[in-house]
Amino acid sequence: MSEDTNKRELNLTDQMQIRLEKLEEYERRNLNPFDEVRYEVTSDSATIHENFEAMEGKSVALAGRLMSRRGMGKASFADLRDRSGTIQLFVRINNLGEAAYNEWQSLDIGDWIGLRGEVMRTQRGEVSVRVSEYTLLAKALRPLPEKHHGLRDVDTRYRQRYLDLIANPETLDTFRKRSLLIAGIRRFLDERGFLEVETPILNLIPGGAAARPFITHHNALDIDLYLRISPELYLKQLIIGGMDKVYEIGRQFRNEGMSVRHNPEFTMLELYEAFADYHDIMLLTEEMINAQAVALCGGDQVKWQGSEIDLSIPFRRLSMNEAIEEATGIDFNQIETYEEARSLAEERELHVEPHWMRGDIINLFFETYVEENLIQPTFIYDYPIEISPLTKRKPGQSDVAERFELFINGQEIANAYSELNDPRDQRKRFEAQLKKRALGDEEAGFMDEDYCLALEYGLPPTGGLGVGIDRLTMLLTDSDSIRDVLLFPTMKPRFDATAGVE
RNA sequence: GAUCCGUUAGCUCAGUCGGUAGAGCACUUGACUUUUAAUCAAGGGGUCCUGGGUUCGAAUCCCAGACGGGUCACCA
Repeated sequence: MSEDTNKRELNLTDQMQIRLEKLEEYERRNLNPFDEVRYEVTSDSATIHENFEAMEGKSVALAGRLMSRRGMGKASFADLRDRSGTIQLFVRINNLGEAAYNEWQSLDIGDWIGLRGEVMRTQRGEVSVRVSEYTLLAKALRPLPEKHHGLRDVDTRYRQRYLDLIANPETLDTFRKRSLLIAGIRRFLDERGFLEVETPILNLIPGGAAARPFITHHNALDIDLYLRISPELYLKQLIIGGMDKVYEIGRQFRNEGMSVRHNPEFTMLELYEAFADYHDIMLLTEEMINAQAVALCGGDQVKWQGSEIDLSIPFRRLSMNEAIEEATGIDFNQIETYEEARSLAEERELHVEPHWMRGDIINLFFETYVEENLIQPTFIYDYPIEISPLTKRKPGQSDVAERFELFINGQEIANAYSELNDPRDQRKRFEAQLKKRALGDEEAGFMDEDYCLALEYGLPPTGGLGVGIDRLTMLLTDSDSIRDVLLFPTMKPRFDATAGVE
């Protein structure tokens, strides 16, 4: 036994000490609960509640966690939590026998048990199971959080999510909804002929977005690799390869600040459809989001942090220039040069980065004066070409990209465009990104020769879409922090002198 | 990164002006054969986040740090 273990034993609380002694007593009698390997379950709490009339008097076998106990001497009650909900257990010395009943008294809240018994209703009308035999399946050595107030400590809720799930039913509900959302999106896309694919997370060149990447290292190849910031360039290569409609739901990694809306790893849906443009993708996007809201929230009117969000189709549509003009009175169609744009920004004391161009300043105006006010779902379309290096130019307007983003609650939820497919133009755009990088923009893109090569074989006209799944989950679960929709959000290490001793 | 707030029993939280560390739930012991926040009686349990400082005396005041949360900056 290591010193570490001894130290931890000295730190045992009284409650843990008592539970440990009970466990050791089981072991002495060759009844170690951790030797149990399976338990045959024939029903669950929800089934019994829903079908009580038919099941009354029938024998059932259940398994779950003991959540509370009410002892009455020679009879007692307990609540069992299983996969489907909670059911009351009624235990009497007459049914169990004296020895087994005394042993039952030594069970602790948090223990896992399997049991057989008869479905019944108590005098007070509570649907219950009269236990005739039971087996301890696992001992909980630590007590659970308090039953009325649940677990409030945010730090503990994030670091020990299992406690949050046990103690706070609304947390379980949020993650159930997240799971259903992702399943619903898959079904929606599969029904429309999309193929789900997987592309590399370890990238030689981090492409498809403007973001700082994580760097890692492959030992055998002795090369640095980047964790992907977007699957875009791979997915478009699959369109080139003839997979007309593809999507990927996966984790992306961006080495940037953390906030109530940003986690270093987050989940994105990206899809690409050949022979479609951004107008088609707009229709698909609103239909997909509307369908998920109806499925998860029972309708297209959704409450989020006190405001009513109207997700009925169609969503509002506004060009970026219209949106800026509406908010500021400035029509950037009339502002043709970088110098004019910059002086407009300076008049308003907005900070302009040295590597910025006219389009970056238009984007700055949008982000400063428009973005946070887009509470109801709004498609903002037609973006400056300089901040859209992978997007097709709008015919007849060489400085405008066929791109839209969807905003809800002032947050970007989706980003989409008609994909740039001219390999000559793409190469120029990459070169422009390299210039930005040289001027100090750490988020600017790299030249991707493999992608340029692929484009030279011909990418058909294609529409592409990215959707932030975490943010969409926040919207549909009324969560105000991304950490509340991530089972295990990124956290700093907790200081612990006994950790990492090995 | 800047700034504000928080950290006290297993959990949820009080803690006044700087003067012996508190409650509810949970736990232990006893009573109780239909309770459901069961009840009744008695009891045990503390690195007051960490390290310094001031003071006769610090959970409390001061400084530094850790972790968490909010806001701003960056970003999706």
